Amino acid sequence: MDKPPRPSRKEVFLNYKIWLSSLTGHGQIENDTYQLLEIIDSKGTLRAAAEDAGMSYRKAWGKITSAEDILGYPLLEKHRGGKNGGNSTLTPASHKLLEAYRALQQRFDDSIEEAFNDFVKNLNKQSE
Amino acid sequence: MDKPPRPSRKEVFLNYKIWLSSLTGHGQIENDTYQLLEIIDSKGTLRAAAEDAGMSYRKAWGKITSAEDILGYPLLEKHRGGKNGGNSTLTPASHKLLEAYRALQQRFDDSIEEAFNDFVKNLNKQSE
DNA sequence: TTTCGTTATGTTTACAAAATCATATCGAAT
DNA sequence: ATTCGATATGATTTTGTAAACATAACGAAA
Repeated sequence: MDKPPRPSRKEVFLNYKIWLSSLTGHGQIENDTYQLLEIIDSKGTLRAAAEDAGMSYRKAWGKITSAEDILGYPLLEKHRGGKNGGNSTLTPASHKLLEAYRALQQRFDDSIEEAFNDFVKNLNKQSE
Repeated sequence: MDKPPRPSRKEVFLNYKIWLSSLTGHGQIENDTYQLLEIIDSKGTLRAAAEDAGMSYRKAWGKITSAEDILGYPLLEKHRGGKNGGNSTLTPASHKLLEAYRALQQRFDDSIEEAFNDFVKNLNKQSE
């Protein structure tokens, strides 16, 4: 026998976002900033990292300085001038931030998955 | 003896947000929508609920229809006309959604609090 | 059959956020 | 001293989102 027609349900997705902010709420440090830091770490310059990440230098620079403002300490040792124009390297605090963030993100991913499974189970319960 | 001066660290806050979306990504169902549903449930009309929630009727209506679009089924039984102008009541599916969401939120809050603490602990580790 | 308060929705305006543009500064190497 | 490529930053333009405005439709009750 055929199942009776049900209200057409669409597939839904559970999303999340985490970010750091200061008390003032001006600006936030989120995923793209951490990514940027990682690329700077491998490329050696903010400019190259910006291009690599598909954003303008202006934007990338803004993200870094904004993050530094929020935290109250520098994330990059910036050098300018010289034959190669300059370069940027991550500070120790920056490396530590990155590491801590990645661990946090992993845990979020895990608990989101669990929680969402239960959520869907709840929704479908006693519907059939 | 005085503590040596340290790089001035500001207090930072970790924020997060969860929401439901469809495959298309158009629109999202987040906390304020669930709140709205709860108020409708107690007030009886979308209009009264909107005012109570401090948003325009237009906005509240948009949130509800957007949520319905994402889910693919109605959240409200809307009646218009009549002496009292009309009213709205939650569908059974709507009640179930609310319940499931609240459970999700609770779970999430719990498991995330730990993660936050560990994050801060990581950041401060080996700094002194 | 008029009324009244609600649901329903297109249109326009205002504002905020983001992208783009323009330009200055720096300093090791040549 | 000049050059060159990166850092540094103000100013302008564009765009996208949210709020505000306006107006129609509905139907039970009087």
